[in-house]
Amino acid sequence: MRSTEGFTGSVWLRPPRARTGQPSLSREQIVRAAMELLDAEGPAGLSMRRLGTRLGAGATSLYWHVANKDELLELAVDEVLGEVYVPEPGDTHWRVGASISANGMRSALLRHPWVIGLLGLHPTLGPNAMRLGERLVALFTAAGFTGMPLSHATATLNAHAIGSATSEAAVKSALKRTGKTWEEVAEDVEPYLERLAPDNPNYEKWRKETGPLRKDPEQVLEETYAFGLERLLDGLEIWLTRNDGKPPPA
Amino acid sequence: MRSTEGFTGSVWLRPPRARTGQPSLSREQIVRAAMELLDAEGPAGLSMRRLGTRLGAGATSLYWHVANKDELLELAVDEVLGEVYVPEPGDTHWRVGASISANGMRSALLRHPWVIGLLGLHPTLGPNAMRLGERLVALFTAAGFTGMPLSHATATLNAHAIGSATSEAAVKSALKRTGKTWEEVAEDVEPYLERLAPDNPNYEKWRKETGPLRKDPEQVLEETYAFGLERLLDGLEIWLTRNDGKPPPA
DNA sequence: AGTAGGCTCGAACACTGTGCGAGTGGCTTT
DNA sequence: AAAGCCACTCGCACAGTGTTCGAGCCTACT
Repeated sequence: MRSTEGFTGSVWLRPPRARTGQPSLSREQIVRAAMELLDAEGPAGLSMRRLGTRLGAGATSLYWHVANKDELLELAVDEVLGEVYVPEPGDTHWRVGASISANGMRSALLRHPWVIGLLGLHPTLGPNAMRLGERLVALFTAAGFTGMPLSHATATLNAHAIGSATSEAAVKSALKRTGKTWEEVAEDVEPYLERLAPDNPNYEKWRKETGPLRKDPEQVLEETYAFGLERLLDGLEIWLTRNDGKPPPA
Repeated sequence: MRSTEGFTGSVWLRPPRARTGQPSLSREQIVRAAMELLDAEGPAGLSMRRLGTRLGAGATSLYWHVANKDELLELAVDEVLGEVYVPEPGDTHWRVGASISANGMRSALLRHPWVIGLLGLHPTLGPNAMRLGERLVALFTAAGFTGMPLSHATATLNAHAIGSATSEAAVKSALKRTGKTWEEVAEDVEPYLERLAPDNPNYEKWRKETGPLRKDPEQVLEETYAFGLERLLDGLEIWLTRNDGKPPPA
């Protein structure tokens, strides 16, 4: 039973295994251990054999609880989505609620950067993904959205978090991998930029005017994310006041 | 010479190999063939051995032109970014230009979905990525942005394309993998949703009201992307008129 | 007491990325 | 013309991968 056989074979749609006896392994345990390995060493650090030994079990024992590695990763992704908190509609203004959700999504992805590379592989419809959807629908319904625009709005909010986190993860991983400080990296890249300068006049002009990269990238990256989020929420808000949440008559 | 050694060891920063004689392989050729394999069969379809035989060469010959597989993938990613067209500032209103850029990014990513999983690994600073940055700076400068907000705006635009493409790629890949039609998949998922219904009252209410999923997902996905893009551009535009492009005094 | 079946696991298969060292052919230098 | 350099190709080998298969154990029910 391979999870790639189709939606019907997807982890989520398949009934769970009947359980009796005192098994020494459990799916939750396996997923948790996998996440620890992934967090600590990235995607390359997770192999079924290493995961097995880490759990004091044979590598192939895992295959009783999990169809294959792909499916294990799907489970792990959903687990990460479970870390995202979405406020109740009544608790805050919807803008604040949306910010909190997006912030939560972003930081969950940055806490577990290996998820980012997996998001494009399968649509995530695990229980935690569903719960996240449910609560976003609640939030945006209360805000006044309905129908397709509601769905668009929630999807766009997530897209912003995912897209931002992707870029952030890229530079963070480079910094971590090289072990260099931001200043050292900037020094390394400088000559390359100088060489390409003739081809990039506008970029160079901007770079000169904005001054040398001073702030540490973590801060800049967060600022970029926050700026984009505000713009997006502004855009959603004016759409809301203009359309009152209903799809245009078109 | 491993590319993971740091920025200094990155493909882009390292001087190209001196070339003489009549080599039968070239870096461009290798990258192109790799992209064909990736497009046709996804990330799993690319192995150094298969790539070698496809080029009529030994697998290890590739290592003369490319430090390792990681670096080959970096080159391929930049190549994909080369497919994105960004209009000249004078040619259109900046909103149109920004839309065209984002559309181009989105479709490039959807044409080569394997890129999506790679974007979070290394910051892409290949020549094509640089050119893309250059032209976005030109576009947004002409629109009236300056300083950090300019950089934030371009980054956010890309983030929207990337985040949207990620979700789109996820469902497209599932459809392709299963070979099922959208209706069949919906039927498969239905009982699962019913089972979870008690936990997702708001989502269920929305689902009932919006009606059964009728349109094909490609269209819905594109609509979602377009809706989000409009909202984002609205948000950028009102920021621009309010702040005149300059960072707040703060 | 006997049997079913949930669960573990070792051996094996086909495959992966990559280091190493030997080999080959054309260019430059003597 | 001879010699040598060196860009380039490639076969072998190593350590590791995901996954299948079949044998076995141990518990729980008949």
